[in-house]
Amino acid sequence: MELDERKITILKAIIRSYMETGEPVGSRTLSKLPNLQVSSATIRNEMSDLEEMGYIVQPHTSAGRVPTDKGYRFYVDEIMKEKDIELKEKDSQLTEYKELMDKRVDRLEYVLKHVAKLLAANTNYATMISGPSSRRNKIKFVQLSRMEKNRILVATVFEGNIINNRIIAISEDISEKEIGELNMLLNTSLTGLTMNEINLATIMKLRSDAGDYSDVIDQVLTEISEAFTNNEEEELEVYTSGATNIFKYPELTGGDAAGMLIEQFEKKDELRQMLGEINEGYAADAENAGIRVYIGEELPMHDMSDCSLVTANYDFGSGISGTIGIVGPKRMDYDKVLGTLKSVMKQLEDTFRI
Amino acid sequence: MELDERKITILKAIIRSYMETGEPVGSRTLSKLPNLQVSSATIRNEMSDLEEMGYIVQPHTSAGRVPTDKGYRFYVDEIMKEKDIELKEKDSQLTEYKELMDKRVDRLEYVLKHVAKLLAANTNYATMISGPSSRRNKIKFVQLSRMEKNRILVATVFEGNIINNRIIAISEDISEKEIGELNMLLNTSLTGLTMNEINLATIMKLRSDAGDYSDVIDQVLTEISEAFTNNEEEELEVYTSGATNIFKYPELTGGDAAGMLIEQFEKKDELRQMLGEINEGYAADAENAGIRVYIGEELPMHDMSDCSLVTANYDFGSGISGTIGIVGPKRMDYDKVLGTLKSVMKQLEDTFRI
DNA sequence: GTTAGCACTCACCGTAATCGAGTGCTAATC
DNA sequence: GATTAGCACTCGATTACGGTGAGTGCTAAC
Repeated sequence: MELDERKITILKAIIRSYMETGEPVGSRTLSKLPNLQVSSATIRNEMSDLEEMGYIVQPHTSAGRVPTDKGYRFYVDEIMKEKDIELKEKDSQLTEYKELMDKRVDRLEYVLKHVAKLLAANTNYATMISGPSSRRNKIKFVQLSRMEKNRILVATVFEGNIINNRIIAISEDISEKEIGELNMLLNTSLTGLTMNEINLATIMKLRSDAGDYSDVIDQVLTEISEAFTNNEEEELEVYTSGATNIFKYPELTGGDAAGMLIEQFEKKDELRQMLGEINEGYAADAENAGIRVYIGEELPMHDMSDCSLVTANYDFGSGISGTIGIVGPKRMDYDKVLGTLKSVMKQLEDTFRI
Repeated sequence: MELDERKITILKAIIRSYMETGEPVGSRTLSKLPNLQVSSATIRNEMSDLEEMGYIVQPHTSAGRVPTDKGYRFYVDEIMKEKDIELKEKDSQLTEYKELMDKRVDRLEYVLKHVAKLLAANTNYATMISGPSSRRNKIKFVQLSRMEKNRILVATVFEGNIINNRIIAISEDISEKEIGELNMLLNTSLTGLTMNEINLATIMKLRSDAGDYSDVIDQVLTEISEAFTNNEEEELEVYTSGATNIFKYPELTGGDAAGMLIEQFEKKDELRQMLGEINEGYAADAENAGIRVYIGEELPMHDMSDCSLVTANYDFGSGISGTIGIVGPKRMDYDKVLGTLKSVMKQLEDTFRI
């Protein structure tokens, strides 16, 4: 059987109606729509066909129809096909984001956190953003400064102005002048390198150049390496916001489902991993960049199969990339979410791309 | 009427039983307890008295009794009276905390975040910790470093090794040597000062000493001032953990109450303010340090009047202080919470007190 | 191919009946 | 006077049940 014009109209109408109300939609309701000038009986026949084809389903006999994952998938693909969703330049929310970003270009972290909040507030869904992955990121600048007699502050700045501080304790007495020399040494050796590019040869050269202070160099390198990996595993935050929005959608909060979902949102580790995998996916398949939609069972996280997830990837070059995700009920307003996400991504990339 | 021995035994038994089950407790249940060798009728009489005195209440006629806020208050005071709850040195959880703290003395933030997590996991309640307030904190060290041609990294370290970084853009060309001089100047002028102590005289002196670079000084001071206040308003985090634990207590999740509560936990602003006020309270009344318990209506946050809050204050000197709070149902296991909190506080203070 | 009509299904709602844990009271007992 | 046994009573929780209505599928007429 084919999806003819009328079937498509009906399917879309069902989905849209279900999006609004969250209630199964019946044939009579549809027959009253202006763009469907046929009787309810006709619609019933069409619905029967749609059900057979797997786009919709009845929760129980004698109830209206509800879209299946396949139905949503069709709808989303249809939306995505409508090429570039026009970016309304005057959109108030867009300027809202823009202001936020102009404010503090040097604090990506800060901006991401607030973007999560704004997205949650604007869409009424839950949002999550993974902070920039930096394992492939380059060192821009290293600075040792003596804080106290035998404590040194190691500040490492990565591309994208991601700053990491460590404090190390040293045993030797070291003069300001020598610290200056070590700084010079470190910067000439390390600037522009990624974690993987700091190899044994580099390290050996550094140590021999440092002379008496080779063990200070060791400590500094340890801290820098931790700065790399720790970013990855510990401090690579996932910013979430609006998790409580799910309480607005009764179909997600039946029974103890609400608890389960909110709990998912507290498991930052798993979220981070999930977003990380999605991010990898984007990297592997560059042409398919942009926005992706995962519906129900398609979700990488099994416990959330009653939800949909819309993701977008940011990549500012130099290995600074991450993922934004918006989670809502399957009947989320894909149109709005896709539009909002698109404009936010544009804004982010314009501001931060190196 | 007086609270005689037997009434106290019964009251405690009611509270303990209610803590375990969350169900109203009846006279027959109590009569079966080993330390109450009287008939249910006798207990009924006593319960009637206790109700009259306001320690317990019936949710409805013909139901068992449930402790009132006053009842809990009595119970908690009773526990607190049992002076120092013995710190079991060999307690596995204590070593767990200790390991955590030894690991990274220089990252208070990191430790606090993980303490929140551990507390939530160990107690099964929700925890929140306010990061150290620093408005009254002293500058320990300031360091300018040139990152790029006209970008300077301003690293400010406060007492307690709280590090704050800013990046400023400068128009003038400035040599390494001159940056070194500015560093010297800034450190001699600012080290040891709090926000309020940086007055006009200090600023004027700095500017005149800086000569041609007085506007760099201006920028640096702006950033430092923001570092102070921003710590206070933006980045002064509240770390929460285990919010979903509340789903384990049905009496908190009836209706949409669960949503409300979880929402409270997402409002970091309000939590921070609440913890801040509590912290102020501790400061104002030093002798009453230690642990406090807020029951039901006593809570500073009105929407949480079905809960209890146990708080403890940490103060490491130099104005670095904050508050830890544990939120649970009124029938929370006060004994355990008080003990756990006490040992954690001790550990924290031992490790961090300056 | 479309529509009107009709019998049928089934979640939902409100009411009634039942059940049982728990109380308060009274009278007997220690 | 304190304690206890016994009993009537209360009231939330659970189950049972009939009515209602939205919605379907099918058939026959248009």
